[in-house]
Amino acid sequence: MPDNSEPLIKNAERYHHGNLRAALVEAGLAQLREGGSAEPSLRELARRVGVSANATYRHFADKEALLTALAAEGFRQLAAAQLQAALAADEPVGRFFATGRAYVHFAREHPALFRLMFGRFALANRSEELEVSAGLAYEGLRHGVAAALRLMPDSEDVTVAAMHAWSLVHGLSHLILDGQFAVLGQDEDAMIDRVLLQAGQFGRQLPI
Amino acid sequence: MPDNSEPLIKNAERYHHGNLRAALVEAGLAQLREGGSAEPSLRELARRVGVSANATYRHFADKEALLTALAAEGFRQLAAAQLQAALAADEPVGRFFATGRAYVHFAREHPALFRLMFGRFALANRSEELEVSAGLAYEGLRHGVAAALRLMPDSEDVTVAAMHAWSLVHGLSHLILDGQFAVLGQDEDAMIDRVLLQAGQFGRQLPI
DNA sequence: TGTACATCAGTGAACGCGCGTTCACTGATGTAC
DNA sequence: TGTACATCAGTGAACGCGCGTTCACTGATGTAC
Repeated sequence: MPDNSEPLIKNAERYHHGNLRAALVEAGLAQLREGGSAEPSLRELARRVGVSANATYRHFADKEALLTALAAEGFRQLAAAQLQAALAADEPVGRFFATGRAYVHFAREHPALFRLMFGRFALANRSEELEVSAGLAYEGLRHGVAAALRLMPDSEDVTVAAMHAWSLVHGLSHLILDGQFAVLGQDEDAMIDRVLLQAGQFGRQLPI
Repeated sequence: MPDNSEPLIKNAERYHHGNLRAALVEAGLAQLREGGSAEPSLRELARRVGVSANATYRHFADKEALLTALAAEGFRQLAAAQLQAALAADEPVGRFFATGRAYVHFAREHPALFRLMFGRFALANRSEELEVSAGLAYEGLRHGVAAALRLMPDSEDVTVAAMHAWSLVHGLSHLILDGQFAVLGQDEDAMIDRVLLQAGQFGRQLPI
């Protein structure tokens, strides 16, 4: 019969010693995966790792810093997923389309993380870590646009086209997470492709 | 010298009697306008109106119901703004574009309300009021698309085109609120138009 | 090899806070006869 | 016109909650000599 007054698993077995920071981020990702769309609490993550709430302050200045680290990890994973998708395609336009699909796919697979990322992202005081992670993803986007359009990567046309493409996948992701896409029927993947490819269908008739 | 133990303005002067419900929604809109992006608290809104927190329970089942009523009011205002914009233009394609601009404009003017609207919107258990308000806006969108494309309003092509346009303006709105559009320079309005009109520029070259 | 000391990562108890919600109530207003 | 009663919109105090954060601390590890 287990003794409830002591944890069954010692702390040292729960996470690599000296790596509580990483363990808390890991716990945050797990919490976001399981716990609905509510923002994880500092105490909850400490509980998950099996450590006192107080111990988190060794590694993060405050709760905000912890959540921002989580968001930064999200941007890193998003960039990785997009890179992988791009590498699987074999010419610039196809690669660009693949990264767009990967973006929407990522949002659908990690809805709570996606929301947290852009929740933190909105704040004026982003951490340096977050700035770097998000900047990486944005540079990848610009590069893809420039390659597909055969333009200089730092031209203003690329900026406009990048914002357009980003807006499209970003809005589609949000609306899907909000449940608005449910009306579109069973085969969501195919419908997503149709929505993204809209420009090819009606581009000459519709201004938007 | 005012007596702090009594409110300077009597409750009856703060809101039309028998209309505390509307006064609370009004206070919520004001709070969202002034108070940053944090979700208003029930007690805060009661305080604003000059009424005990408890009094809100005469008009709303709980906090959730109050916030949902706020979101519904937001959707009503959005639909009104879009209708007004459409009426100012004079042919179907131009009208459609005008409603898209109005959407982005609304988000920029009411950032916190916009976030709240789509925060509540995401929840599975929408109130009937919210459903009606949001449905109204969506039907307006479909109608605009159908008119611009000269298609039957309930065809699947209209659904796809509507989702595309909605995704575009929705994502652009969010990214602007998140501060990502700041890199695009001074004349935001002109840049927004360029991003929205992207399809006309590169539509034949880019799939997205 | 042993000793003295600094550093570091954690503990456990406690604090104050604002919150949503519930309780029993009060006083004004409307209605039936 | 007066009386009895029900209804309704509000009050004020209180509850319990989980939260982020702070405090003083402990015990293990590393280092200088």
